[in-house]
Amino acid sequence: MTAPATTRSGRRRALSKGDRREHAILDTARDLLQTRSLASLTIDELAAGAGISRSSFYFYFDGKSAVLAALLEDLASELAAENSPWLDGTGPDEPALRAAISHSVELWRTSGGLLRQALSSGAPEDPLTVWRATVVGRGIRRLTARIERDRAAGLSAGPPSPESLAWMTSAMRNQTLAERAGTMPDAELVDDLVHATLRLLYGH
Amino acid sequence: MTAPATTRSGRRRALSKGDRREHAILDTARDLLQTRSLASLTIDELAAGAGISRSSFYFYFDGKSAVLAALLEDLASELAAENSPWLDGTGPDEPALRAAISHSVELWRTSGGLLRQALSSGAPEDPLTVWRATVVGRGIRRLTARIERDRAAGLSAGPPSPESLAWMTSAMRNQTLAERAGTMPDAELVDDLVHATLRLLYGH
DNA sequence: TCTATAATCGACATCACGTCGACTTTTATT
DNA sequence: AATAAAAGTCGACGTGATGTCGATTATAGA
Repeated sequence: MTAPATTRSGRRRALSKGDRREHAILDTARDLLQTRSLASLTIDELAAGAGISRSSFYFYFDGKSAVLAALLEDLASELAAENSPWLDGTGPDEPALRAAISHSVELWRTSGGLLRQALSSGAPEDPLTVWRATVVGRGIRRLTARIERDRAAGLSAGPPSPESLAWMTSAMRNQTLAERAGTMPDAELVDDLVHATLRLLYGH
Repeated sequence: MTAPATTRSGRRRALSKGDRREHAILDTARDLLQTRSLASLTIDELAAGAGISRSSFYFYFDGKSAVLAALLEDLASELAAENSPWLDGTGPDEPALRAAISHSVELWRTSGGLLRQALSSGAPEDPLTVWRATVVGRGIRRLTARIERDRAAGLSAGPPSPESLAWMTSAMRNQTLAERAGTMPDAELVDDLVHATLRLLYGH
């Protein structure tokens, strides 16, 4: 078992010392990424922040983006959970939508730095690109199913196919969050996104 | 005048030899960016493609992203021009909208590589970030004005403020183009974007 | 022809990356 | 408590890309 997994490398038991260091790396990364871009920050900084040497860093992660990927792992489950009431429902259930979007805005306010990096990934083999593809993809699949349910119940109608509509709705939400979160009051942003989403899905 | 401008460096008169080389760099860059990411490609390649040495490259451009910025400069005017009939009009003028979006999709089909890079820029000081901010910003300002015109004429109504609606509409269009152009037939993509835009702006 | 400026290049210094092998610490085992 | 295996650490090395400098050669205009 020489080839390291995507995020970690050695270590069998899941306990102290090494784990503390891993957390330290994660913490300094989360901290640094609040204000700086992933590309701009160096492995040396991450290592130094965790109190180890640069080469020791590679014992824990395969590279910078592996660290970010690990950080995002946590956010993924939060995001999915927060959206469930809305995604699993049917029809223009505004309260559920509003709750889902509220949570998203909140998450972007606290972890916008991380999420922004993930949205603008680069190489296709990069851990981040993979993360983004799977997480966003999951959301789109669930939204597609929701739209199909609505259509079957006569609550909305095409032309945009359910899949296309789901893509566009997701694109609108994510990109708007990336561009606008932090530049305007959260409450307004939530309101605007709720209205826009309902218009896209139901023509208001 | 030692400090070079954003895109070029030396040279007073605007004529041959140096200009041919500049074009050669631009051409190879446009070519390479069709398939590869800006980050992945090296200044050496750009220089080699233009038949000059790496250090000579710096006589023409300040770096990789300055080249991309120059390339995008051209696209900006195209984009603005193609959208004018729609942006300068009023009301749910579907043919004008369809024409504008058609052109955008076409542009993304031929220059998607370039545009994708521009959308996912990084550092705030980077020429690309500047380009994106100004170009997208211009479009949003014009769309905002259009929405205000519509509202004044009673053709549509809030809650989303004209500015917010413009941001969200633009986010939806750009992100959808970035993610979906090339993965589905152009005609369908145009249709879907037209419908989605009309829903966002007029509630269909 | 002569001269200022355009254009070119090689050499250098820097910086970040990833790997390797040797070394030290921790942990489990009898 | 002794010891062996695994976890963890580090410095040194090689590599590849970046940007700058000074010296040198081509080019165009008076």
